[in-house]
Amino acid sequence: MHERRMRDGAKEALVYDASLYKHSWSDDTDNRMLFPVIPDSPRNTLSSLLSHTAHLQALQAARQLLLQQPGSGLKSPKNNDKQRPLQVPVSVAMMSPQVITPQQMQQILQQQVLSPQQLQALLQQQQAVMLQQQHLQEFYKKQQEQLHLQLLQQQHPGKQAKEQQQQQQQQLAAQQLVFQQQLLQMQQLQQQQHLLNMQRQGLLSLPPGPGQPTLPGQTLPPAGLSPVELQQLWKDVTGNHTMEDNGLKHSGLDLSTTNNSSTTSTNNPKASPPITHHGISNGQSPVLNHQRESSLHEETGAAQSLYGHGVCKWPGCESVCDDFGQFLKHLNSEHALDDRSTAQCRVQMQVVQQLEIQLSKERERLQAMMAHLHMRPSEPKPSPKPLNLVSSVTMSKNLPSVSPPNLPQTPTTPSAPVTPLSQMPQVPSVLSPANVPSMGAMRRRHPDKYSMPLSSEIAPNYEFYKNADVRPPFTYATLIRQAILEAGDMQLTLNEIYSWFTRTFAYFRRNAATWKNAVRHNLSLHKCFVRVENVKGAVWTVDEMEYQKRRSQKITGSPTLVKNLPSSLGYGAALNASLQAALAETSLPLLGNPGLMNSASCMMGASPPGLMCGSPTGLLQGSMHEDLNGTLDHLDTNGHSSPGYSPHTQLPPIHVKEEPLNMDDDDCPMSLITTANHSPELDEDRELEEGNLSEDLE
DNA sequence: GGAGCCCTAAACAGTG
DNA sequence: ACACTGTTTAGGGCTC
Repeated sequence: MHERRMRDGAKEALVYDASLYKHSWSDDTDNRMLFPVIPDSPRNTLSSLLSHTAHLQALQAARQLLLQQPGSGLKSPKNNDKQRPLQVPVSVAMMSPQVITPQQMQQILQQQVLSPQQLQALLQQQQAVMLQQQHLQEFYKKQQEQLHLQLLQQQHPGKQAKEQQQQQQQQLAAQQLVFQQQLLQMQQLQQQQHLLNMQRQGLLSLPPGPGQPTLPGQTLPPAGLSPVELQQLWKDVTGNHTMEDNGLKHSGLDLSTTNNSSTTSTNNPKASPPITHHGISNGQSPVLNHQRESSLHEETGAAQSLYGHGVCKWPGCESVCDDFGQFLKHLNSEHALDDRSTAQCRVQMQVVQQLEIQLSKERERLQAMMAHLHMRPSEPKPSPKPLNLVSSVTMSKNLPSVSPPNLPQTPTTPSAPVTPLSQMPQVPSVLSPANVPSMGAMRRRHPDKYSMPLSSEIAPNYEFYKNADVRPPFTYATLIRQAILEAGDMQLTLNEIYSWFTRTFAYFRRNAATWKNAVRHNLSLHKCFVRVENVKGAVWTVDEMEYQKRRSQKITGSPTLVKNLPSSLGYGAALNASLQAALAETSLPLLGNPGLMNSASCMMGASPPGLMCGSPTGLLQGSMHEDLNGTLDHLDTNGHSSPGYSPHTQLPPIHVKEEPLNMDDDDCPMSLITTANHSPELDEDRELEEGNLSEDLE
């Protein structure tokens, strides 16, 4: 329950490296998906039958190819998984989107290309596709019947009738085009969602910018465009002919390929607009509500996604098109809205769904792995990563609800985002009573020399400590100070401190006698806590100078920090000492946060105290700012202390305490003056500043 | 092994 | 007398 405990917590906290997940993901053979072949609709045409025959031939050829490659990874599952792709059979399947018969599947299985699970998934996909195709057929039948009826009803002689008939046909074609586009949208949307899901899981890092790789689903056609406009747009497209592979077969063939396509740079980033993350926030694509002005580019992109390297990327097509215009013609003619095209779209949707299922499975696996690993906290921890399992946003939102009504701004909020997981004492999600050390067992110390401020530690875990019966890894002094600082007027009665403890930490809802005694003991023992007689009674405040002095003294590894202690120097030096102490304490945890590394390294360097590299906002983030502002705000332009942390209601009698520290008492009166004069305006400024910081960090 | 820090426990005094 | 508050001392665990 002290700062060492906090380090203990860091020691015990299980850090999950996202790279591990990524690694396991990319190495997992199960991730490799078999592209589901497309069954023909019951309304098979002669061409479909021919195509089916071709498909069988292709399968046979693929099988022979497999048999002729005894050394290939395809036949040897013991080989490296990375060298065991399924591209060959899947590609063969893609050659002709037909049904794979059970016999063929058995053949593939015998060749150890597919696992039984994959086969089962494939069969399920086929069944689903069949059902969907039946629905599609019904839809088309109804559509055609409706059109036919309309034509019959509107049979008028003469030119007018013909024109109307033509109009009707155009309307139908337009409707079909819309339907086709919607199918594509659904397909692309699902792929995009899949990408986002992966990204959420930390599997993919998708740096924004022109170099960002894309998948076909990333360019979404608008739904609000009329068919005529769509066609016109397609005609107007002149653009880029070197596009990203449509990814259809890739994503369907091999999940790792999909992954790679998202993590490596694309050949033509220009033709692949970056993912827009705003669309899937609520699980529904904004495409459906898209404005027309933004539709041109996206519509073009949709077509572009099906065209790459002079080849039509429609599944199973691969027709050579010299230019994009020819490709568009080919697309409209060969891949118009018919049974086959819609079925292929459906299949692609199935592919995406299957990938999503796979993702969910992998996610579950990750959860299990995390839970399992956390059951053994004694194991060496991976390197710290700024991966917070407790949402800082949630924490920030939760703070006001649990804070007293007179605390409009809690100082913990701005520091939340800088908390590395390595400093987290426990992982809330897998907390169990067995992992919660007893009161006495918590006193193991972490080898770290420095501790980090409470606020930045507790803020991200606010909800956790509030609900979990886990002893917070902070000293009583730190907690008391935090409680007082969170108070609007920087003062609390003993009872209010008690309340803060019980309110903030579930752990302190029991063994009241013990920890309350400890609180009283700490309040009396430490000079940084100043008792102030108030009208209502005695309240406790924090002498920030003393607090920083204490912390500075604990820093034994940095003589430059200790030598500037206020006891030996003036107020300016006191500020410097506080600054340096706070810097030393706060910058260390920042090292775990790559985003703050620059600031941390800069502050850890030889820069003079108070001189910050970069903008102050960027440096005095979060806890550091909070730790420092207590000192900064107390100093006026002359370097003297100005009111900041002492009660401002009454001029109280102050009890001077002699803390068992070998400190020069010369500065004690100063600190008392500091605490005796308090300006609420400064508090407000401080809170405002912290609020701004909090907003900046969000 | 000693120093220092922290926690826990307890004794004691003052106050309402 | 009791509860609460505040101070002080003592002892033990832990880390450096």
